Formats: sequence, C-alpha cells, structure tokens
Amino acid sequence: MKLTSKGRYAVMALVDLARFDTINPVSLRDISLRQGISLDYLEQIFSKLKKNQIVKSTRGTQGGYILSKKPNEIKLNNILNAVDEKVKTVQCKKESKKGCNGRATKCVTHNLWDELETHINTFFEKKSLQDLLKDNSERVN
Amino acid sequence: MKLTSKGRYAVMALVDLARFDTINPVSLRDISLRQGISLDYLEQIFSKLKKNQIVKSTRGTQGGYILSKKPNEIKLNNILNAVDEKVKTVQCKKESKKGCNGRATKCVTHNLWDELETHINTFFEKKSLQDLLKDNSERVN
DNA sequence: ACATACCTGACTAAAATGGTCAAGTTTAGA
DNA sequence: TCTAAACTTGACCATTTTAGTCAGGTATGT
Ligand code: FES
Ligand code: FES
Repeated sequence: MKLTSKGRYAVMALVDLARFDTINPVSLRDISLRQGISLDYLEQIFSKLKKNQIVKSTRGTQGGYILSKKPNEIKLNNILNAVDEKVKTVQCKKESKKGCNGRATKCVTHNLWDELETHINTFFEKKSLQDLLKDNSERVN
Repeated sequence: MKLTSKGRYAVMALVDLARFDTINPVSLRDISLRQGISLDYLEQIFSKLKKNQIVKSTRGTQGGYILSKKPNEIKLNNILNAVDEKVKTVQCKKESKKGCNGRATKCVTHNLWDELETHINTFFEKKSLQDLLKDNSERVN
C-alpha cells in the first residue's frame, strides 16, 4: 500500500505555489527547480489540476500558475482526486451487488476495506493546503 | 493509493481459516475453492505467514494449516507485515536526515505523509481477525 | 505404496509507474 | 513586429511491480 509520485508531487507543487503566488504567477520551471521535479512531468500534473479548477494559468512571458482558491479551501482530498490518486481499497465495484473475483456475494473482507477507505479519506478531507503551510512556515528551502 | 491482492488474499484466507480450523487443519485447496484464490498463489502467501508465525502447518494427508494464535491476538497489522504489504507513504528513508529526491532537507510534505502513515497503521493495529469474524458471522458462503 | 498436501524456486505476461520527447500555441515585453 | 518565456497536447518508452503460473520437489496419514 503506497503513495505514488504523482500525488506526492502534486501536493509539493501546490504548497510551493501557495507560498509564492501572492505577487506574480509562478512558472512550472521555478517549481521544478525549487522542488526537484521534472518539468515535463509537472506539466502533466498541472494539466489535471487545471481541469479540476484547483489552479488557474496565465500564458506567455511572466505567465505561470496561481491557486484558484484560498489555501484553506483546498483540501488534500481535492488535490489527490484531481490527479487520479484515488484511494482504492476494495477490489469489487462498490455499487454492484457482486463481490470481487466475480463472486455472487461480497467477500468476507469487503466491509473492512470499505471502512479503511473511509478512514483514509477522512484524513484527506480534514487536511488543507493551509495546514501544510503552517507546518512549514519556518522552512526556507 | 491502493491495496494489492496479496494483502487482500492473506486476510481473506485467514478469516476462512479462523472459521474452519477448529476441528481439523484446513488445506489450501479448500481455501482456494471457497475463496476463489489461485492455489499456487496461496502457497506463496502462506509460506510468508508461516515464517511469521501466524499459522502452523501439518503435512501429509489430512494436513493443512491452523492459526498459531487466537483470532483476537492476530491484528491486521501482523498479517499485512507478514506478506510485505507495508504501508509506505514517505519517499525518503525515515531515519536519514536527507529528504526525498536526494535533497539535503526533508521536503515540505514529509510530515504530512508521516502522519498519514501513522493514521493508517493505527487502523490496522486496532483491527483483529476476531473483529472480522464477528462482522461476517451471519454469512455462509 | 500412494494419494494428499505442504514446500521451494524459477519464470512470465500484463499493468502501472515515472517519466521523456516533440511539436505546437499564446502572450508580454523589447 | 519579433522573440523568448511559458503554457498545452499527445505520443512514446524503460523500468518496476503485480499477480500470478509452472515444475519440480518432500513429508505423512492410511
Ligand atoms: S472487496 Fe468487495 S467483495 Fe471483496
Ligand atoms: S517524503 Fe520525506 S523528505 Fe519528502
């Protein structure tokens, strides 16, 4: 059970953005350099963040990205969903009556994993970008 | 962020075992049929469960596996660790002072992921096989 | 003896991951 | 108006992980 780089990078990049977008839009190039993330990969990630209205972009020279909401309104949940880093613990389709392995009934562990999913999502719903900013306010990089 | 089949199967198989091992050892063949898991794959999984003293085996005809502890003493935590389904949220080595991406300091999201890891592990430490048995006591399969 | 069931290790097809690369379009500023 | 910075899109790819399979064993109750 592990987190992928895409989700990790998305959050890192947005924390960076939240710190520096107060005056001018921030270019991906800057984020790439500060956070050590491949520029090309960042572009893929921000394309998704934009589609999900988490960031806004300005093209051209001096362009870049800014947050489209206040940091305390952006929950980790929103970020991770945007980049398809969904929490998926059950194997089956939740809505279906059928179980995993194509069985007719839900398996013996179904309820357990479903509880776990809720447990994790609760964590993500509570945490906002703002919380992360506080947590790192002393740091400079 | 997702759970792999290995962890899922391990828990499924142990719930099955906990139900049926009261009289005789349970053969992997039976578990395979009841739970719809490949026999060969189960063997790999049980090899690890045995190494971690979660199950005991009896060879030969009428052989099979039994739990080596009571269901309320076996936490999900123990099971998942045994089959290497570890929760891994941080990218960096936790002990090291260095951050991920080979940076000199911990990244801006390090604390967050570390909290998440604790959050999830707490869930696994609280849940025992016994809890799952209760949860499914009405079910027959 | 022989069937049953555990045991071990090597192998592999398919999917996911973590990117790279190429070819644009848009726009600020000189 | 020219140009460079920066966003945009889509294809491509190497590596790793996953979820098994396969081919041999070895032990033991009947
Ligand atoms: S996980 Fe839903 S039925 Fe098994
Ligand atoms: S996750 Fe530990 S430094 Fe980034």
